[in-house]
Amino acid sequence: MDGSRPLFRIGELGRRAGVSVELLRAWESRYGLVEPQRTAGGFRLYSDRDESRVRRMQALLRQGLSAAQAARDVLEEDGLNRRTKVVPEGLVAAIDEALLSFDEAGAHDALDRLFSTAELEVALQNAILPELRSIGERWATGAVSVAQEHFSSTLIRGRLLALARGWDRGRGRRAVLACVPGELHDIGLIAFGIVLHGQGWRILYLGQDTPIGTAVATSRRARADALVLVSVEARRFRAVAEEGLDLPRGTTVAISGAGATTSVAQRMRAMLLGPDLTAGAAQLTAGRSAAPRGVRRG
Amino acid sequence: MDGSRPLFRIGELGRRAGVSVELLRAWESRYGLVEPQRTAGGFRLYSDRDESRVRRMQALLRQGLSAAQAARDVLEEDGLNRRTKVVPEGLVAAIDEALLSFDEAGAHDALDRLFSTAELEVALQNAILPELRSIGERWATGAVSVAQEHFSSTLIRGRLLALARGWDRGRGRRAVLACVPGELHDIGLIAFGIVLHGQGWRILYLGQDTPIGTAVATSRRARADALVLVSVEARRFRAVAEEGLDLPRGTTVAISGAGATTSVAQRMRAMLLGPDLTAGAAQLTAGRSAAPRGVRRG
DNA sequence: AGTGCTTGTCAAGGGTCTGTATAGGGTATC
DNA sequence: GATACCCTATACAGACCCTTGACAAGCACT
Repeated sequence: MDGSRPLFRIGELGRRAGVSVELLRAWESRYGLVEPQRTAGGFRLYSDRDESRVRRMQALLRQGLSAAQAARDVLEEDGLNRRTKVVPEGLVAAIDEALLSFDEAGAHDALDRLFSTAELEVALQNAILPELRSIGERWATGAVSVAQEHFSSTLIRGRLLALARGWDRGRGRRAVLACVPGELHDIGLIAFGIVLHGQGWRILYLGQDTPIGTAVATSRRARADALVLVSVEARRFRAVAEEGLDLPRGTTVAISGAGATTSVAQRMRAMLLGPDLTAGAAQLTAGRSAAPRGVRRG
Repeated sequence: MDGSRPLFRIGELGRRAGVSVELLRAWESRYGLVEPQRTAGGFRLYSDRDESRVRRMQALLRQGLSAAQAARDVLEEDGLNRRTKVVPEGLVAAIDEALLSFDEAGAHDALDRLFSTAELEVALQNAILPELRSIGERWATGAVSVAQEHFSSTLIRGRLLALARGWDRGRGRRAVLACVPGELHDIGLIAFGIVLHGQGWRILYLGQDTPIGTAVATSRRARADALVLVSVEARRFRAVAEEGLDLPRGTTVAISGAGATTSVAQRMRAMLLGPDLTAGAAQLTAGRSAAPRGVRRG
């Protein structure tokens, strides 16, 4: 995480950079400008990287930017090159807090930070989806109101749909994505579509509560290589299995979501995709579940 | 949407360009010369592009142009501007065709053209909403499949949510927006929220199928000045009217959508908003309904 | 000369942003 | 255990910004 040995305390940083220690703490707590380690006793320990951020901050302030803006720019400059596989600590909590307090601007800011610091797939898998799941669970226990859940879903759905833009472009294989009838949880499916597109697929998205007949017809019409169905409840898949899916041999059916069980997958002769977005996308790309036999076009 | 990173506040722009902050605000409100973002607290944040527009404006003024003319010229030079009150012919048809043939890229392109040539409110009122209505009608007769309808709704919803971003910023009055229980048609409501924000309101959006209790509680908690409820079916409003809305006197209730009838509005003691987005927003802004008999509280 | 529009400026009343300060208490080191 | 340094939490003041509404000078046109 750190690169350089010499770590120093807040007074030393203040002296070097010519900034009061109070201000250093304020910049940290208000804008997250620096990320010092801590001693066992709780003292901040700064690295050279922190120092350079502070100096850059000062330069931008001299340029006339407001403190909030300057800090944002510093962080962006500093983090732009290194998008990580890790979600920064506290970021999910920040998103959660903003969402639950109906703080639209705060939520967008936190999401901006998320998407600018973590790889897209990591952000989706390790931040967005867990957060939504958590909200769903707390909603079930009454700790989160319907309004909070609705607000959060809409905001995140909007962000994901913006990321999704252009997901049908390209020349890869084509997947039709739909929630089975009665299923309204679409955000995981959108996230999956985004990841799948990242692996070269073209996405045709139908979304919430799609009748099976029209999903099948659309897959045929689009000559889809895969039809991905999701549901959080197994019984909805079973209802679909009853009907059967009349799809050409070239079209793989895959199911996912909490309702996608092994038994249901067998009954539907569908590929079972696990909860990991990237793994699921890879699985679909590879063809059959985990077994050989690639899906070729021919 | 905005490329340039460094953003500065109005005082800084005034200093850089040598223009009073009052004048900057006047140029913005009168001619739309600049389009600053806003902080969560409502402060304007200008980009380099805004600065160059201001400088160009000054140059044209020195040349002897009137302020209005100079601003027009600046916006025109800047390309992509001078949005009209008319939707270009054929554009709605192009959108329709792309949507119905699941052509995501084509639909986005057509929507880009729409939003870059027509004023936002005009685009929403005269293109997006009629198109969605038309799809809905053809769906009812079977001329449009569920898949086509789903695909179109999702794509347009994504675009509108992107436009909505930041609609809670600013310092104006606050409106809570929700579809009544059972109501899933949310796109008109999003469009209304966008227009309302354009008139200075801050939007707290709850969306589809919101239980009345939580909508009311959220309005209270947010100290909303207005609660806007929509439904395409009058019976859903009647169900709400039965329950009654326990809101403080300072909160106006407004209803809209195809289900919002005069009788239901009276029974709910709600302001009735017509189908015109801009007019509806103005009505809400004006306080008591302008045309048909003021709706008073208390 | 009168009327109406344009445009830069101003003020009131109030909110936001940000650097600084304080209280009460802990850590590090000799 | 003395001394210098650091911690969190909270408060605060001044600079800065917000909207609304108004006004007067300048101009065009009657």
